[in-house]
Amino acid sequence: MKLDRITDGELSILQVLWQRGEATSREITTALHEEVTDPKMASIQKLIERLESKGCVRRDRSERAHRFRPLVSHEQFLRSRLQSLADRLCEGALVPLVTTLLRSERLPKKEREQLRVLVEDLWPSKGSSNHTSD
Amino acid sequence: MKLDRITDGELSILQVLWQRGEATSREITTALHEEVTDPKMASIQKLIERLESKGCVRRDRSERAHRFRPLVSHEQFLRSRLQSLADRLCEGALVPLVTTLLRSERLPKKEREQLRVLVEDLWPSKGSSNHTSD
DNA sequence: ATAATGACAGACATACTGTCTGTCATTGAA
DNA sequence: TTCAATGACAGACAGTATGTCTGTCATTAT
Repeated sequence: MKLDRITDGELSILQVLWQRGEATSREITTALHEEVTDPKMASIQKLIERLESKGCVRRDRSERAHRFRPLVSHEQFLRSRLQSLADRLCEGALVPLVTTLLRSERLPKKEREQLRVLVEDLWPSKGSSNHTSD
Repeated sequence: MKLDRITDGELSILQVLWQRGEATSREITTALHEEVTDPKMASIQKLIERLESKGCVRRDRSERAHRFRPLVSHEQFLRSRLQSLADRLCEGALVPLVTTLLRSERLPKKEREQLRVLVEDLWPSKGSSNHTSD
């Protein structure tokens, strides 16, 4: 599965598939364009075709209008991109990457709180249980 | 400053500048290639030129061999890339991005622990303070 | 003076990317 | 059956990106 070279256009299609679980080329075209024309249908199909050749999409040919499903999850994809970033900029380690993220700029208070809640949910072993207080 | 469209070749040059603080085109070429030839020098200069036009590099012409310095820091660059990822995959919010990362099961236990320590360092609001036990 | 060096402009081959045209087979309606 | 609509598919296409290379010029050191 080649997640490296997914283009923006291809990603748009994956987004639709992630959102719907599965779709036909017409449904994807409808989701991404105001008007559905023959050229636009063909463009979408070309992008799907390339996604398929990259192993990111499965094609179900049982009906006339093929149905497509994602073979990579949103989370998988995000992780792959994060790992690529880490490989190129942090010698492959994800921790320095997040460190940079968390340290560099003060996050909005709301996001801070969300993160803190998240961390406590993941590691609740520290004597506190009421993470609704500030 | 256009950080979006930095190519891999341009990034290689930035890496050298981040590492050294400043460098001439010859120094960069030496750092990136086994052998320094005229074409390779020219290629490096072309990449520098493009980096300059994107506002990522400053050129000091006071000497014959110009000296180049990065105008964007490693951290700035990393953050920009992370934000791009968030914009495309997490509706612009960085928290879901970190959430995905932290929840991922493939994250080695050691890295999880490092992250937990980091978060507690940043937000030690809760009763625990003994994260030096590792 | 001469050679070496570096900046610079420009050409270039290659690949990528999204779009579009045209052809064919299948389907459903008249 | 005949016809129009639909969708899959192959291929062409323009525009762009990207790294490389050639050639020219000015400056510097020998």
